[in-house]
Amino acid sequence: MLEKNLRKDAEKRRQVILEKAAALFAEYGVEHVSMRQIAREAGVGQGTLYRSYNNKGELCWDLIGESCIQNYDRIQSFLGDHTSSPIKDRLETALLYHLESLETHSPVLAAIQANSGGDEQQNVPFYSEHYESIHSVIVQLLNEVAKKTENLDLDPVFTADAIMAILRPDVYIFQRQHRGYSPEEIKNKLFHVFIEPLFHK
Amino acid sequence: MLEKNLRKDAEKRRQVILEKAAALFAEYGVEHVSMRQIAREAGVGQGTLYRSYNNKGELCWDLIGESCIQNYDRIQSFLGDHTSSPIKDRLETALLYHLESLETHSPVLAAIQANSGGDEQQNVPFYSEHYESIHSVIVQLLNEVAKKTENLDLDPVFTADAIMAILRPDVYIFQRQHRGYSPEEIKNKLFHVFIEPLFHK
DNA sequence: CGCGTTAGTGGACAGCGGTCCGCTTGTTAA
DNA sequence: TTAACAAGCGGACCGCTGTCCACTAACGCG
Repeated sequence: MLEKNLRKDAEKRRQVILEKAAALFAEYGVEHVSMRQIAREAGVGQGTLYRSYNNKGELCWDLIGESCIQNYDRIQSFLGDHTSSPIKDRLETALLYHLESLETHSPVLAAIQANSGGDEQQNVPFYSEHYESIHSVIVQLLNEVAKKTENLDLDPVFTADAIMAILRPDVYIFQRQHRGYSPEEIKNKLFHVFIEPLFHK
Repeated sequence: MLEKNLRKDAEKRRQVILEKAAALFAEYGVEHVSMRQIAREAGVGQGTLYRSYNNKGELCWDLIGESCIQNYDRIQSFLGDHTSSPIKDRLETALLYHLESLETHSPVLAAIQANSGGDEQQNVPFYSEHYESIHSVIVQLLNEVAKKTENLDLDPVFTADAIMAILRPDVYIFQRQHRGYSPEEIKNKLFHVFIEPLFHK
């Protein structure tokens, strides 16, 4: 929660928690830092930490959420300013902006993915509002493609699901570290597999 | 491990563990059953359980691994018997057989995905041999497509990664439960997004 | 300033995944 | 049959996520 009406002392503690968490994440890597470590380092009790954040995923979101929302706004702003640009360019730019966010935040986003909600949400790959927002943008753009292209039998929702599946944080990390692709390469491959076929006739 | 040289008493206990685990999974759902519950129900200690299986993922694999391997063999057998069939048919049949395995085993496969290896393997979406095997089949078939089609600039590895990303067990469950697609619909959508564009010219 | 109310605290607790070591039991050779 | 060896055992242990309640401290009002 970026906005909470907390008592002054509680707000101070929340700030200390965030600072210490960010420092620990930077030092050890987000996946190696436990909520206990964060509580200890911040000098607060377990209960206090969990009063601020339901789980590690929420804490992580508090660290990068603003940046992700800004990026989403950037996408929407771009799309709003370029309504007459070719749909292909708009789709590619939206995805490019999202990939930039992934490049910056993928370890923390992976921690959010792995540490949010209960059992039920663990089984929902696109649970987060943020991902749903990006997914929606893609669906809308694909719907536009579908309307403009008569012979193209396009499935916007499933296609967006497929794009979002390969853009999951852990998959992105895999592509970067295991496959050794650069961000530019991933971008080109993504466009090549998903976008270009839509415009080849 | 499907083959272990165990003492008779240990082998008996391993069988009991498997039987009780299968019963608990059937009753409560695999994601809701802990290793402690399994040990209790089987009447063995923690250490004994973990001597048989390093983690829940391994135990789950022991339950369905044979079936998955048989399915893989079925794919290879089909491909071996149909080398002169159109590549599109072979690709589609291989994926269809894999989808059938997913339909049967997705909750347990999702548990394997979520509960295997250490931190490092958690960040590798295609860690399991089984998934690597299917991935390889797809890459090989896509390589054939690439060779036979001159004007098609195909990226077999990334394309296979994308296919495997949408075929992850948790994503499959999401498509079935959240999107409400039938297995037939998922199959059609998968072919539509990934296969048909390869053969449209 | 004092008091009442309630937001906030921390650490004990439960249950989890996983480890490990003193003890037990199965197996084999003499 | 017996003894030696080592595979195998179980439960105490560690650290984790997350919960909860008796206690504390902040805040606002008179």
